[in-house]
Amino acid sequence: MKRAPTQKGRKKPASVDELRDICRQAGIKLTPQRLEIFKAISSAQDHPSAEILYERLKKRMPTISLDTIYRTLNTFEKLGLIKRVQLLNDQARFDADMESHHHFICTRCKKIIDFKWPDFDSTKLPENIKAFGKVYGQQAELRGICRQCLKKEESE
Amino acid sequence: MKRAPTQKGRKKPASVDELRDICRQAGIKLTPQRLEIFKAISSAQDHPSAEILYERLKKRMPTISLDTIYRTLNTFEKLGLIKRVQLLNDQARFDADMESHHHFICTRCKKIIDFKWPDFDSTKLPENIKAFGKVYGQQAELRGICRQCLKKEESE
DNA sequence: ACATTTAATAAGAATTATTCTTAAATAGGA
DNA sequence: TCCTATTTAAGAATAATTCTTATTAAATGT
Repeated sequence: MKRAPTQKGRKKPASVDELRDICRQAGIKLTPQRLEIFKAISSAQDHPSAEILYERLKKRMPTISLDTIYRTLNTFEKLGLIKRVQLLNDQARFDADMESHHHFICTRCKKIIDFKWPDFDSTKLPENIKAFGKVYGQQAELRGICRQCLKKEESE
Repeated sequence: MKRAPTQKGRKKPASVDELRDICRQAGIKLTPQRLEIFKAISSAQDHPSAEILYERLKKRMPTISLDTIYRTLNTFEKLGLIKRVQLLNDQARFDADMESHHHFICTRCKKIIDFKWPDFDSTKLPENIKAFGKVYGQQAELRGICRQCLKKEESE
């Protein structure tokens, strides 16, 4: 399976036809499970976990397994069809620097690099945020591949 | 133990003296374990996991347990002394919307609300980012308490 | 349409991260 | 210094995710 060249590639949720093409191009099969999982995640208004998708899909596909959901979500992520909302959900990571700063996260090695970004700090939030609730912190996250991992990639 | 009023409260990593005060005010004991964990996380240049801190601390405190590290990090988080880099590390959450958008995350119920923020999208990254590696995505995350959870809090 | 091949699935076991339980130890106020 | 409520260490328990393996089925060529 070929990894999507960059996450910037695609926009709006893909359609089922696009999914078919993408699978063909990646050389993977479009199974009924993949199709259903794709439809479920594309139409979801929340940001469901594998478990939640499992509960929802069991109604249509009573024999589907949680493992397939996980496997498929990982596949879709590699194909650039979906994103995981947060990258670091193997081990929790902690930070004692309480000053405003932001994070660059390497998607390969999970390294976190701090940086300052005053222009971000001074950018005013959209008006409609107030309706969400009380905000007490804001920060930017960049995703990318760090120098070391880029270097490693070259030499392969 | 009293929760810190808001994460905005403190700045720079706290000093050991501040820790002593904060513990007294919160009515919790300043144990040697807490002190060592605090020093380790404050002086760390990376963003260590509990496991990593455990490895580092075992040298000084051979009897410390991983459980204590977890417990203490949770305590420090509640006190507003440290932050976890990402909030959602119980269950991974997925998103099929590949258009640029940002997230408000409720720290109580873990609900995620999407929003658009064109002013952020058009804010130029600092120059020094280029040195980190290749960036292929950027997004903002707000942390706060959603309307529903605020309401629940009032009625308690 | 059919057979072939190779990838994908379901089921359950295994692994990993984190929290809970409990008995023993101890920080901090009286 | 003593007392007591907290905190700790150890190991058990739980929860999320991945791995193993036998079976099934999608895609390709005929």
